[in-house]
Amino acid sequence: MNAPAPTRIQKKNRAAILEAALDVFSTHGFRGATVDQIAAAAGLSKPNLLYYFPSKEAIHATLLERMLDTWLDPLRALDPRGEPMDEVLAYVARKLEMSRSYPRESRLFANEIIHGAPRIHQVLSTDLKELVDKKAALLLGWMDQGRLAPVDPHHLIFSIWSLTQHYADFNVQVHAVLGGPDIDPYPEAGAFLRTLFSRLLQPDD
Amino acid sequence: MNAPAPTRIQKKNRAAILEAALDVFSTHGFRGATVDQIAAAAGLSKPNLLYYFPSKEAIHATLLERMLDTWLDPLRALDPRGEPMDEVLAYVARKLEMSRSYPRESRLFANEIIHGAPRIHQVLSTDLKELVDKKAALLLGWMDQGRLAPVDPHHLIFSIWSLTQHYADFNVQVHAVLGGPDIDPYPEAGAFLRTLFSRLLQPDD
DNA sequence: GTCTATAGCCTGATAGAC
DNA sequence: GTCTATCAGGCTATAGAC
Repeated sequence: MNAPAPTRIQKKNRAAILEAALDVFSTHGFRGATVDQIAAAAGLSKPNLLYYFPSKEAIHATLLERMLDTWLDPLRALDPRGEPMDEVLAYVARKLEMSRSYPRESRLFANEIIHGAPRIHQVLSTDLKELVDKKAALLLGWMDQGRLAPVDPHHLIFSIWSLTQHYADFNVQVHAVLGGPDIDPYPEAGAFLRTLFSRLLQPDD
Repeated sequence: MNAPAPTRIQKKNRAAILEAALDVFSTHGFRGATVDQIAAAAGLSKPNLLYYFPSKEAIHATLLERMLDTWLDPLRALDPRGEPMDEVLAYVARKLEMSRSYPRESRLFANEIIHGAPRIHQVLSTDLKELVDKKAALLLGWMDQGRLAPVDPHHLIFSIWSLTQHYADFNVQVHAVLGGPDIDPYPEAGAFLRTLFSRLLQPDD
């Protein structure tokens, strides 16, 4: 009595819906998005879309859930056996690359968190906290060994998140200030962030 | 034939509405907020609220406009005659203090910008850009004189915005990770940011 | 100036033909 | 599986009594 395996068409339509929904939710927020918009962007009628997902809420939940794991992978990859400075700079680079490649996902999360994280608060205070605490302990160990300059490790992680995601979440402002939609801020952003974290974490000696 | 001067009651009600609207808009976004919510929070009936403002849109516009100036004051205060490092660190401190004291205003802007800044895009690419360019030139001058270590001045300004506003905009996540609503992240955040920008901008010699 | 009542629109979701 | 038609609820805004 298993659910029937999805056909190719079902897979394709579900994928198209999620892709369209990511677009719409990330730019208008949950409440600002309409099912009509998502359906149109996915090339389906509204009732047809609701044949694939039971509700607007369900689409949103699927997106959040599916992305959350991917979103934390760069932090998970921080390797205790690596060279500390290289590890941190690689983490920053991965996170910035995610902002560049997946700005819609970044904005989806930003929206959710700014509005009080009603749907993922639980995960933040359990899974995310656990992961961050573990990696903060690793960073602190490196600092105690004199392999990184000492700073508060939790705030160090916050700073990496905020500095990298800024280029996705506030991308409109970045382009407005830098002078137009054609400018690519990422090369300079990457150089700036490498400098910033090198100088911040370089041990004295 | 001037408009009559507002009575005390009118002033008080308008202020109450704006205060309530800031609360509701900043946590639910424009679309997520309802006039009913705002009216209830302001202690008025819905039609009565719409006697003071012609529309929901008008309340939102008033808030954005009124806040924008205040929001940029800390950057305007960056003083060419001051000591460079002191000036930058003071700017960071002022900006962090604004996140602490006015988190709702910060989230209001964050919402607007994440959603593509439909109502303030013009201001961003004219007034804001002009101000940032001017202050970036000032910073660059200090770097050329060897009074600050060289970095891209525009990205330096972005980094100050993102690092300080993070504690207001993503405050739910910060508290979830640090372990509860009772924790005050600002003292450690302030110390962390002073360290960060000192090490980033301290000239070599 | 403030209320009750309601118009009128939009939106999420369902019914039912094909 | 996909459509047209439509319902029910919630929303902004207005009308009109007081």
